[in-house]
Amino acid sequence: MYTEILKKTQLFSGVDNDEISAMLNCLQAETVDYKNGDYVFREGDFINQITVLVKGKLLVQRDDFWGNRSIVNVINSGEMFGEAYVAPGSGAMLNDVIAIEDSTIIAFDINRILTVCPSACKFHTDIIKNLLFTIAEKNRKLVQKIGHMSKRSTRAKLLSYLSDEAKKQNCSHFYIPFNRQQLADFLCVDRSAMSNELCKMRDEGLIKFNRNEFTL
Amino acid sequence: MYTEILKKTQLFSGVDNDEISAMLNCLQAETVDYKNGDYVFREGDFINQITVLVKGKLLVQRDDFWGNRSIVNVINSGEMFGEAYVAPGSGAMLNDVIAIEDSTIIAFDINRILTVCPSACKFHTDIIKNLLFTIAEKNRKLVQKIGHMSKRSTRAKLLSYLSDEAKKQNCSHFYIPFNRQQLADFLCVDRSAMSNELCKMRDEGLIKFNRNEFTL
DNA sequence: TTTATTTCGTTGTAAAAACAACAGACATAT
DNA sequence: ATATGTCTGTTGTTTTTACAACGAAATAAA
Repeated sequence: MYTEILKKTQLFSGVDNDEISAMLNCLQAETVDYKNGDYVFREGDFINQITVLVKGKLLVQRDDFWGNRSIVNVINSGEMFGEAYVAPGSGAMLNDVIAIEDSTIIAFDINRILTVCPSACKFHTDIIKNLLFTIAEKNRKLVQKIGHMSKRSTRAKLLSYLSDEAKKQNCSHFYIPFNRQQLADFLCVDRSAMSNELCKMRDEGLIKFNRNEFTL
Repeated sequence: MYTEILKKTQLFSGVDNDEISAMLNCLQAETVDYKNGDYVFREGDFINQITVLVKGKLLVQRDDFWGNRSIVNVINSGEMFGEAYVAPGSGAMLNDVIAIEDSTIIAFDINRILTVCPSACKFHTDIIKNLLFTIAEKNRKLVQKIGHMSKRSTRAKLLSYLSDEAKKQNCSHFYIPFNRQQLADFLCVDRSAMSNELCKMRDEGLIKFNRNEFTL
């Protein structure tokens, strides 16, 4: 049914079409539909599933102790979620997950995934690898982001980020995948203040840039 | 040799002493000693191992494009590291890891861990589970931390954190595991400014606290 | 082409944070 | 008991940021 979409996800990368259908069975995957506005998870839920969104769009949001709501994340078709809560000691989910379009998910019991079945589907260990790699990759990006965000001033945040990009692309001349507003959101600073700081750095001869093209 | 220490790590939790020795063999674990000041990893290294520190202390540090050094993390005995780089597409390591005491590590090839051996050690799948859970757990904590740090003002960061703790402990009266300096470091703000903000919030009747004891 | 729309830089002002410096409370060691 | 060190709160000053508002340039749409 959704094998074409699953095939393109990181979790099933490298797995044949035929195998996917077979595995959905083996893993006792559960397909669930949600109407726009439905809750997929509620804060306080205990989950032991990882989930792939195969249709629609979800919002991860969070209300604090005083009821102030904030948007944590948007999940698009093909993306996996819930993977951070697979560990037994994770405790209850701290966010609400809400469908903001008519959506469909496929949920996998984490224990089924981690326990290689007796019939031992050919690609089962690949799935485990994919899962681990996906989480590890996300982890690495989070650590880098924290590295930038932890800097006190906007300038230091920018230098941290730009330095990283230059090193990653191994060249002092490089392109960033953000426009100004996106970069500001990523670094959690005000756009105009950031733009201002960028221009100051340019005037001081520290960097050069044009749109998303930078030279250190 | 180091089975007692390994036994206490998250990676080997639930595995018997005897089994650990057997597995070190099966996994072809490699034990390496470092003198104080030695490099364990260098920026630019490509690694495909996860590593447990069994003796000593390591520093994760990073130089930016202009040579400014910053300390990313401290690794203590029993802790695992390198796990974020296990995915094939992770690219080169972006940090230096340096021994700041005489240290000993045990390194495991990630492919050996993820490929269940023919002789199928009894606890091999447990290790995989432990590995996944450890990374997932770290992931969850990073996401939460970013949630707090992403708030613009010190007050908002504090409220985000305190609200989380209250929800986690399911009680508006709770203790935090930090002193003021540690909390400030965690939220990446200035200690005195934070202390000041806490007191303002107290004076406004928003919160009560005494040392690390808080009431919302 | 002309008209929207988005993106980016710029400015001034008000608010907030960093920083430095110090004093009181508390605990620990001598 | 005294001294030492750590932790916390407090204050004033300086620096930085957020915010709002606007115009120019670039892009997309009509």
